[in-house]
Amino acid sequence: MSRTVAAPYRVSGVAHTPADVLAAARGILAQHSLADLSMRRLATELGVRPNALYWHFPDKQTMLAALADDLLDAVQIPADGAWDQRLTAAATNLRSTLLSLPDSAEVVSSAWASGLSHSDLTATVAAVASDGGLPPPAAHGVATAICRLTIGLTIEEQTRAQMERLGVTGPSGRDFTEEFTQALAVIVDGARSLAAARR
Amino acid sequence: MSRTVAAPYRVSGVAHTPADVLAAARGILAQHSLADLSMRRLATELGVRPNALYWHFPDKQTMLAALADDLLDAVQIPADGAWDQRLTAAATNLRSTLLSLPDSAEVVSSAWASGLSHSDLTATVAAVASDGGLPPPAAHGVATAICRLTIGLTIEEQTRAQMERLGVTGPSGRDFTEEFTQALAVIVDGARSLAAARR
DNA sequence: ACCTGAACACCGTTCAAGT
DNA sequence: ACCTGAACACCGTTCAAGT
Repeated sequence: MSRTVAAPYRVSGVAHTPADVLAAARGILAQHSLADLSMRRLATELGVRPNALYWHFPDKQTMLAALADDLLDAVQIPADGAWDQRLTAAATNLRSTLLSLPDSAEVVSSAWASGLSHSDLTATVAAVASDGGLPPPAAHGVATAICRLTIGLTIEEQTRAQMERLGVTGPSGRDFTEEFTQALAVIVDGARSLAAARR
Repeated sequence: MSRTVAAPYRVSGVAHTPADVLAAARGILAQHSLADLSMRRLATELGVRPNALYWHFPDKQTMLAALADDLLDAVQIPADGAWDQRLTAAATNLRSTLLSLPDSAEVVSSAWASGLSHSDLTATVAAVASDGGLPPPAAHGVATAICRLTIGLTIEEQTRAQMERLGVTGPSGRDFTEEFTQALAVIVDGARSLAAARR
């Protein structure tokens, strides 16, 4: 005779984990937008009541910060090569990671602002700048400029993309890739010029 | 005999204007926070029903964009002096304008992202960079880097300030002024190095 | 450990109607 | 021109209770 374990309270399937919740949140961003990412909708997507989510995360803000950290942990920061090229590559990788998930730049921005993010991306980028011989404050300045530029410009790009998706606005006529490339080049040039002055 | 004009529908006072609404919105930001700036609360502050606001603005987003434009129009962009010092001054003025009203950096960021802002601050800053002899794409890159840095870092600073105001978090230990100064110096150095290469 | 039921205190926005 | 009344379709979050 086989023993039957006590059936879970939920009708079908296994219990959820925080990772399940984050995966469902990604799904909503991918197929809809940040505006559609409510706790209630997220719960529906998981086949669960809204308040069940509060078992996994204390509040929505914390859940979004965890999502942001997931995203940022996936950004590749090259370990070898010339330091200035590694800086450019880090920024480019951050941007393309963000562009792969709609509205994710906004999520990262909020997470950084709230202080609930545990990602140390800025410090990692600052370490690359340090390899160029920049003193700590300047290296941190470079990292700050690069990260904020990338996040800020990508927020605009993704927001426009959403608006065009909804047909509320026509194409912006802006070349975001060009804007990003130019602005990034200015910052990296600044870093090089500071490094040269140190020699 | 004095003629009495037909009494307005509202009990006391004169009718409101869009400017009145924006002033009340500023008041809520100044004394509370962006989280408290709901259309319903704004209406209450004006002694009016929530839906009355939709006479003055089509929606909340548009109202916030108008508020952002008001703020940005007040930013002084110096017209004479060395171009690199004018760049630094423009960024510093933008930051101090934002810091004078809690959560205003977030408001500006959203307004830019939504495309509802009519401010041409980035173009104005780009014009200063052009005075340094930079070609248009590079000048625009400089302006983008400066504006996004300033907005992004000020969002973090103001969000931390709110959290400390609410006692939900202790002091961050970060020196935002120092971070801003260093990152700005990197960008302006980059601009100078690009200008020098043009000669 | 993980979830439901039920409720609280809110939102933004629309539409017809009032003066 | 500027506002009210009344309603619609939502939010995030809490708490006790279920299994």
